[in-house]
Formats: sequence, C-alpha cells, structure tokens
Amino acid sequence: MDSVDPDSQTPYYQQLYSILRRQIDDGVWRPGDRLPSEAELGQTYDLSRITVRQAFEMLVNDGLIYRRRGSGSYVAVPTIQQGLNRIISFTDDMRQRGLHPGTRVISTRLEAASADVASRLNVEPGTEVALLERLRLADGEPMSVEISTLVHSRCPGVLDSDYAEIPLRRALADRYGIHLERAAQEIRAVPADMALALQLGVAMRAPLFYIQRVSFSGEGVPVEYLRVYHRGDRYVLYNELRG
Amino acid sequence: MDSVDPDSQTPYYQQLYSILRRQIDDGVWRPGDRLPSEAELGQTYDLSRITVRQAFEMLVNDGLIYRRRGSGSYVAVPTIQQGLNRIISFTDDMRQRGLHPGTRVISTRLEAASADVASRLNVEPGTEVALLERLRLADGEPMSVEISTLVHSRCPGVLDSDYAEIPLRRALADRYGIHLERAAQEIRAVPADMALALQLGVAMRAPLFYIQRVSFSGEGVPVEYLRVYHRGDRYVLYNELRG
DNA sequence: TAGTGGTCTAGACCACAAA
DNA sequence: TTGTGGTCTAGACCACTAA
Repeated sequence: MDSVDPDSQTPYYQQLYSILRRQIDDGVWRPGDRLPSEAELGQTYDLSRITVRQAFEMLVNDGLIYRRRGSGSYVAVPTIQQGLNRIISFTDDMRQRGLHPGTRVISTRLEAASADVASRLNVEPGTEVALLERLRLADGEPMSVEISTLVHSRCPGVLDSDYAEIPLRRALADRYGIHLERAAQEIRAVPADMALALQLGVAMRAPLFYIQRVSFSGEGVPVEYLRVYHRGDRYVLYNELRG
Repeated sequence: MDSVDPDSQTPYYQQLYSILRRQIDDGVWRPGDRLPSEAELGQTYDLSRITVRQAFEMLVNDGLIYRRRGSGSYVAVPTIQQGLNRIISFTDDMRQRGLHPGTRVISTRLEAASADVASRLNVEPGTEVALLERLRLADGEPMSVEISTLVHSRCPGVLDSDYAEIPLRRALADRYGIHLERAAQEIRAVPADMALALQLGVAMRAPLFYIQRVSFSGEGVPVEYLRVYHRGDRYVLYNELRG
C-alpha cells in the first residue's frame, strides 16, 4: 500500500492519492505539516511530475491540503466551513467552534431494522442492526442527540467499545477496516418533541436541525445511518457557494 | 472576450474557463448540450490539449459539466444536491423539487445601512442600500421569505424592475455587468415570529431555516446580502459529503 | 541562490462510445 | 473505424518563497 503498482487497473495518480490520503488520515502528516515536494514524490514513487501533481490536485479538491508557490504543500487545518463538505467528527467540529466537546452514551442495543432503516442501509427489513444513541455536549451543555445505526453483521461486536471516549469512525477503521469515504444527507428544521426537549434542555417545539445521513465505505456499501438533532439556538451551519 | 489574450496576466486555461462559463451562463450551451471537443477548442483558441483540459477540469469541479470518455463533454443538468454548493435561483430550486415556483414582491425601498448590514457589505454605516422583500411560493403555497439588500450606488435604479418576473441575478448581470461568483452563508434553525408566521402561513414559533448569505462579484466585492426564511415543514436541504 | 509550485507544450498510448 | 476523453511522459520557462 506504500508503493505504486504498475499492474493495477487503478491509475498511478489515484494510487498516490490514496497513499497520501491514508497517511494524512493516519496522522503521518498532521495539519500544518509540509508534505514532500512534487520532485521528491516523483523520485520516491518513480512517477513524472505531472502525475504527482494530479494526485495533489485531488487532495486540494478534497480540501485536505493547500499549496503555496515557492514554499510547498501543506496539510490543511480544518475549518468550520467544512462541516457541510466533509464528514467531520463532533469533537473536531466543536473544537473548531472554540467549544469544549463532551459525550454521554444514552443507550446501545441490537434490534431488527425497520423498513425505512433497511432501505437506507440496503438490507432486508428485519436484519439485525446495532443502535448507538449519544448525547453530545459543548462546554458542558447539551448540543446534539445522535443516533447511529449500523448493520451488525458488517461490524460484529461494534457496541462493545465505549463510545464516550472513542470516535465511532476510528473504531470502524481500526477494528473492521471500514473507511467512510462518502455520505449523503438531508437537513430539516423540526420542532423538538418532549423526549428531545428534555434531553437537550430546550422547550417543547423549540427549533432543531434534524440531519439524516447515510455514509458509504470505499466500496460503496452503506455503512452507517446517522440521525442527528442539533439545538437550533446553539448550532449554526456554515458553508461557501460558487456562482 | 471570446478569444484568449496572450498578453494577459491571467493564465490561458483560466481565460478559456471564463469564456466557456460565460457561454453556459448565457445559454449558448444548455443543460445536456455537448460542448466542442478538446481538439476543437485547442484549434479554435490555439491552445494545447492539456491547457484545454485544465479549463474543462475547472468546469467539472464547479459541477457545470460532466465528461464521458469516447463521447464528449456535456453541460450538467442541475440537481437538487447542488443547493448547498452552488448559488441557485429559487425558480430552478423549486423546479428541481418538482414544484411550481411563484413570486410576490412584498416591498421595495431605499434605506440607510445598519451597522450589521454595512459590515457585511463592506461599506460605511448609513450608506444607502436597496431592499427587496419577496414572498416565494411553491405550488401556490408560501415557501420562503427573501430579503435582498444591495449597495445602491453599485446598482443605481435596481429597484425599478419587476422582480416577480425577472431573477435578481439576471438583472445584476444584464444591467450592471455584475456576476455573482462566490458566496458565504450561515444557516440557522429559528422559530417563526408573528410577522413571518403570517406571511408563511405557519404557526407562531414553527421551525424555519434562516439563511444569511453574502454574495461576491468576480472582483471579490460583496454585492448582495440575502436573508431567507424557509418553511421547515416544506423545505429540505440535501448535500453530499466526502470522508 | 536554490527550491518550490504554476503554467504550457508536443507527443504518445489507451479505453470507450457511437456510427 | 473514427473520434472522444483518460492517462502518462519529458522538458521548458516562470513567479514566488525562504535562506
């Protein structure tokens, strides 16, 4: 995985992109670090400069790196704008907002998938799914309620970990080799029902963001169905648009 | 404007990108149309194939075109996903949702910019701004309230047009040569106050999306400060994320 | 001054779509 | 079979950064 395979069907530049991306994910290069130059990588992997540039361009498009002429290529520091473009952990999200994140696990359980859940995760209704319900805190105050649903056979025993401490994404990557590469989501503004109002410490019918997100692995398999309720009075979404 | 200037400071591929982009904006090429091939454009503008490809890649990144090997490059058909990535007109937004759009102008007026508005539009407080307040309908039912604020000196007489019929963006482009190329926005979930509840036909405190958007011209000048309230029970935001 | 990324070229071979 | 876009190379010159 740390070299380019000439016999692969995958183009060189995509192979190099995957290598660099994995290294960034794994913390080999950290935000602010300078990556090797185009020339260095060309020598290391025996690739032409243009091919190396193609891999870098993909990373730039992902917002993972930025480049400065005369200086080098650097791992990007996450920004609050990325919340609507990249899959980002609650912890990182809160830190970018200058808030101190916290987590309480409300409940975990196995159950049979409803028709709705089953269709989103592309399984038969009744398939065993793992549920993880967490209350998210910012500076000690409730911010969000998150309900994660996973197909249990794809990650058996996933509920054994303590997700007050470990990010779910990291557990999926480390224990099952599942990397979330893509997601699609719907965002609604909804009123808080009684249960949510109590959990989040807001009034009944207070406005909440309700986000339904399906995340896919690199192979295109739907891995997680996430439902998040954010407090409308505390949570703001930011993003940039192009004409 | 329809040829590449070798003496310009702007790279060829960016010049070509601007040319093609303007042509798409102006409807020279419509969604689904096939664009000229790389070879054709290379001959037309006397550019190498790689330079033409760079321009095409920018258009692909913008989501404006897609390319099919062996077939050609085509103008993309807008999708509902683009609402959080591209500046899109209410009319097109509703059509993508399969709804019939309508518009009523609530009021237009000139006034002095408040401190908040002034700072967003990068002018002095008290500067004369033009306000345009519209009620947006979908299938005849209220969907959104939009309040556009523009610096009047940048588009004198802008309020003379009938914005129940003409898109504001088109008027800015046609009458003042102002093209909105970039925007930044904040999205909140807020309760409807009495005035909004009446305008939108919802209950007091019903959840609404509240979007504040500043749009910038190609020169980086803030042109429009837009405030939109969408009905939470009818409006859904969609988007895709990358890992 | 040395090293970096930005732009641009000419040319090659390939996979794929359409006629 | 022809034309399309996809990948890859070697090489050149430039603008900019940092030492």
